[in-house]
Amino acid sequence: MKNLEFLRELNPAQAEAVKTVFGSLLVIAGAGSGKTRTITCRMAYLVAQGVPPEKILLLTFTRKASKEMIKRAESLLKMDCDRIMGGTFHSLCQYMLRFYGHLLGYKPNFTILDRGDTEDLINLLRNSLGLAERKKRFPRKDTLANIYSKMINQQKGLEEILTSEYPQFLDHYHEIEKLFVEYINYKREHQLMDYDDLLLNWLEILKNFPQVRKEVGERFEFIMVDEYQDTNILQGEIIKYMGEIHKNIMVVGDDSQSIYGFRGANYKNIFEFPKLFPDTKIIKLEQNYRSTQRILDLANAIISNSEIKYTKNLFTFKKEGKKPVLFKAKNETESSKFVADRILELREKGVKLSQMAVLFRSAYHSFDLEVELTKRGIPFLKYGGLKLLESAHVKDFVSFLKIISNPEDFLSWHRVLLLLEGIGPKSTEKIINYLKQNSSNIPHALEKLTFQFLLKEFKELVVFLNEMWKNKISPSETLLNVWNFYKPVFERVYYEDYYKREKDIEGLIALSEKYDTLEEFLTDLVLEPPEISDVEKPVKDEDFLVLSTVHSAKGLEWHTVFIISLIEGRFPSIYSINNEEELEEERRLFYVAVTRARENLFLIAPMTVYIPDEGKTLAKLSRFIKEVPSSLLEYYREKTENIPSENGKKFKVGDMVKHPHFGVGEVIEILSSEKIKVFFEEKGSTLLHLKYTNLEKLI
DNA sequence: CCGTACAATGTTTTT
DNA sequence: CATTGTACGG
Repeated sequence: MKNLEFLRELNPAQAEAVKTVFGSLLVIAGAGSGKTRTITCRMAYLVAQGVPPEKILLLTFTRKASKEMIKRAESLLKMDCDRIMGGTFHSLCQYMLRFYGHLLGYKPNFTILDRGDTEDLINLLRNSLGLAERKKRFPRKDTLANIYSKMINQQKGLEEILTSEYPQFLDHYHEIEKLFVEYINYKREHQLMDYDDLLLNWLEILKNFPQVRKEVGERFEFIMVDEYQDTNILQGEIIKYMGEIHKNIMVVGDDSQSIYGFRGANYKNIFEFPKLFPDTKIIKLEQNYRSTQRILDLANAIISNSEIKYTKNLFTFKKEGKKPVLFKAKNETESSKFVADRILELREKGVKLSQMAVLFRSAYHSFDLEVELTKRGIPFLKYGGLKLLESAHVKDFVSFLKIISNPEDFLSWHRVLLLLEGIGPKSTEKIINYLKQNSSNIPHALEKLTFQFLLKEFKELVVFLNEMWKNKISPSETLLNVWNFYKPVFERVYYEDYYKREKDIEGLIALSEKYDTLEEFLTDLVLEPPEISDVEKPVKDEDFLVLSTVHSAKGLEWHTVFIISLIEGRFPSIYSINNEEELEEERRLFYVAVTRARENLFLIAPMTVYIPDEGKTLAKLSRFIKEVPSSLLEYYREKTENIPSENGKKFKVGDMVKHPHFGVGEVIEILSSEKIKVFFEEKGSTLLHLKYTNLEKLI
């Protein structure tokens, strides 16, 4: 028997969850309730009891999370557990399909389409079906990809999705349906799978091949699933089949932290679980080890405003702590300054930058702050938002790699050919058609094409690719070679800002050094898309502030958390305010954000924001703050509070005013009850005497 | 048929 | 704001 000392650190509920290893188990784990610790201890406990690591399957939300948990289990046991199978649902399915995909007619080296590839393919098919040249507006490729993915993930028909979410496109029902049929066929014919296919195809194999079900069912004796509230119907079914034999399944989740509804996730999956496995034992973890009482009070208040009644109530034995601070900033600039000021103050007091985070609903909400941080020399890393793979130049670059890895990847051919000088859509189509007809010997076909297309860059491409196909070299060498070839094209195509884009490619090359094969590298790129920050700032030891979308902050915690842009339309997002269900999800999202904080929590709302066409617009404080008792918050004092003027007109900094001569302006400073400074678009900042001026207050 | 210049158009969250 | 569509000249 191994050393089980680590069990002593658990509270009774956690210990019970760890020791209940047989049968199905549902753990409802509140934010900060030691969920990760429970899962890692349980893995360690299983291994200590003599379970071979390869019989354990751990499904988490990111592969980073699963690696981290396995590493922690290893350190508890002081032995290797790397044979534990861990990863995301998508990576598990990918792995299984490489092995069993032949049952559905797939080769082991099928290509996985990322979101961009999916859209490109849909676009290609839309054009070839002639659906693009219609007078009535047809949905864009990204919208189409969304509709398709929703159908799969929510297991609903096209009509249902269109009616409920895209009624404006109902007229195109038949065209869309036809397009999707083409899309499915094309993928089948060309050995392609999108994200959804990974789940769908694996599930299909499980359903239809009892022998496979038996094999994998026997292999995985113990299954653990983290973040179960963010799984969808397909994932739930996959678990059902894979756990069918041993029925030792533990799922961990928190219904009040479900934030992936847009992806088909359904927090109700949690309540379905006991129905799927009738003898499920339920354990609740309600003691919070992370946040102070004051922060928890706010969190509980937020979630209590939900229509839905959630399953638990968090409590803590931690000290009371400081009240969360609410700061209503005049505008975004002031909001950014406030955040930067507090960050510098805290750093003076010894809080490391990496122990502070700024969270926001959407990636672009931090643009203003990023400028301010750069100005002040505060280093930061940003998570969420644009992924590296979503920028055009990186897609170009990766397309070369994909062709090298699989010469029959015609989607990538399409992209690459269009880059070459003298080749446009028509030539691309001709070349690809010829390649398709001669796909058994692509190098030969290319050779022939060089006689027809007498273009310098095309010839060079052919020579280059032949070189790459002939010689087996390491992935990073391949990348370097591609870079050499692509660079002149790159500088021509992106002549305006190629020097800014260069570092992304260089980062990618650095990333590739860890891999043994190009195929593994490409698969990882799709299944675990690197953040832009991952390659921009490779210096690991340096201290960085974290900027992150709330979604990407899931499962993490910091000493101090700032939540910015807490205004209507941003948080909650404008897209959700007309939909009760989505609004509930926004509230849960806010709850997730708040519960990331250990000691300090700052809530910031800029009361005016710029909107591209409308210019300066008044913002309303987020409803999520308004609906919480104000006693739970500390209001940050504003420096220039209302100074009432004697003639009865009250102006304060930030007010919009109208002057008979100068037009509309903004109050920027109050000097006395009679003198104020106003900024006018035309005139600049002006000192005005209220006694002599007829100033009209607009807002 | 290609490339360029300009206009329009929507902008969440992610495997 | 940066991609995506359109118009036009080469």
